[in-house]
Amino acid sequence: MLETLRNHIEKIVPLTDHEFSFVLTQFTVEKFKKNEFLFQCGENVPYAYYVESGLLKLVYTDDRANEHIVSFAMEDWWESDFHAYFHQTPASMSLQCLEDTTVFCISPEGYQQLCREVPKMESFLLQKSNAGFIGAQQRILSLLTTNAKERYEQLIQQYPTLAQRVSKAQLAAYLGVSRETLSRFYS
Amino acid sequence: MLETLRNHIEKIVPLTDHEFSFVLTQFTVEKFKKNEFLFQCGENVPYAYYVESGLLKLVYTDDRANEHIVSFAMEDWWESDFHAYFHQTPASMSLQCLEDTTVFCISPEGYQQLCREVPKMESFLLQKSNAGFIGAQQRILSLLTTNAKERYEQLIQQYPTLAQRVSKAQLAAYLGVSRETLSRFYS
DNA sequence: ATTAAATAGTGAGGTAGATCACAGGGTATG
DNA sequence: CATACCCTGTGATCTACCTCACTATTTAAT
Repeated sequence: MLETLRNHIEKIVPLTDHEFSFVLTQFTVEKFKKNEFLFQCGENVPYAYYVESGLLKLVYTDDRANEHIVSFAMEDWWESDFHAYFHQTPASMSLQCLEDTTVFCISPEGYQQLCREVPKMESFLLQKSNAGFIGAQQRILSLLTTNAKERYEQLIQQYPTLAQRVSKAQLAAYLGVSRETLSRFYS
Repeated sequence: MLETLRNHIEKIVPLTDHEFSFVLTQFTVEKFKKNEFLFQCGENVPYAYYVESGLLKLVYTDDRANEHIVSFAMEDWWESDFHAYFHQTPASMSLQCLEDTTVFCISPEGYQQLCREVPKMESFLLQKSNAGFIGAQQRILSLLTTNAKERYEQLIQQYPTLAQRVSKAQLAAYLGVSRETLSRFYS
């Protein structure tokens, strides 16, 4: 199981056994049941999470109690409310399990420590962050340029497994469309 | 003028004179006139840009020739088509001047070099990238949760100067709303 | 096994915003 | 100074999508 994290990192930077054992000291492992919260809106955000197995949603609930899914996080993805995490402010979103999930957790101090002690990890995190930024910008572009039906088709093409793992209502909340409208797309 | 870049970096990490002079070796300075392109969709993306003065738009043109503005870049901002830049693939967007603009340019090799030779610069770039990611995610949230009028009001509150520097049509292309609809918001 | 609770489909009606068409004012260029 | 072009506002019509209401079906809980 620790190998999952190591393989993930070594896709980008090779690590010595010694380096990896230091990396491990900065992480803890936690398990959550379906529907449990890793943190909730308004709370402190103690960790950033690497998903070893399972599925999470990063979700914002607006004043009319509508849920909007900012991001899903499946195996091999990193997730948190990064604004709240880095600035140590209350979460503006919640992070919740859509399935039973196992995560590696790292505190903001652990993150700094890792960057300071293992420069290779800073390279790794920079590449992850750049990739995350590019992905987010592509999502913005998709929201600007395509209608809901096209976004739905893009999504099932890009993440075919996701559509089978989450309810249509969750997909709709991610796509920015109502459950009912989404339902009419494939009928 | 070189001080602009140094001050920008030193807001996050202090640099010795020696370090900064190495940093400078990785950059070139270029000037562009209003409406000029730094690169166009389909072309190679030679640089990432730090805006010393002026204003840029990162823009995607769809199949019906509608422009969609993924991002503006004012003084002190970094901009490029980062996917194309890092992966050395043809640009999917264009970067164009909305005003006469002076930029610092860094090639992908320069970027790598900088990270390798000056670890502090890697920290700097990681913080910038994280901030960029957080910003992009907030824009996604804004597109998911609010209507065009609310997004317009958010924008003029967050970047009051921007609304005075660009045409309403450009604002509309950024907000994801038609020029005509935007016009009706303040009348 | 029975009840309760999610989940998914569908009709009817309403609304935000798009699109098309046109007109007036500003400003750049010869 | 005149012509051309860009920018902005505004009316009229159209459409993608939302909201509300109801039903059917599957899944979870006692």
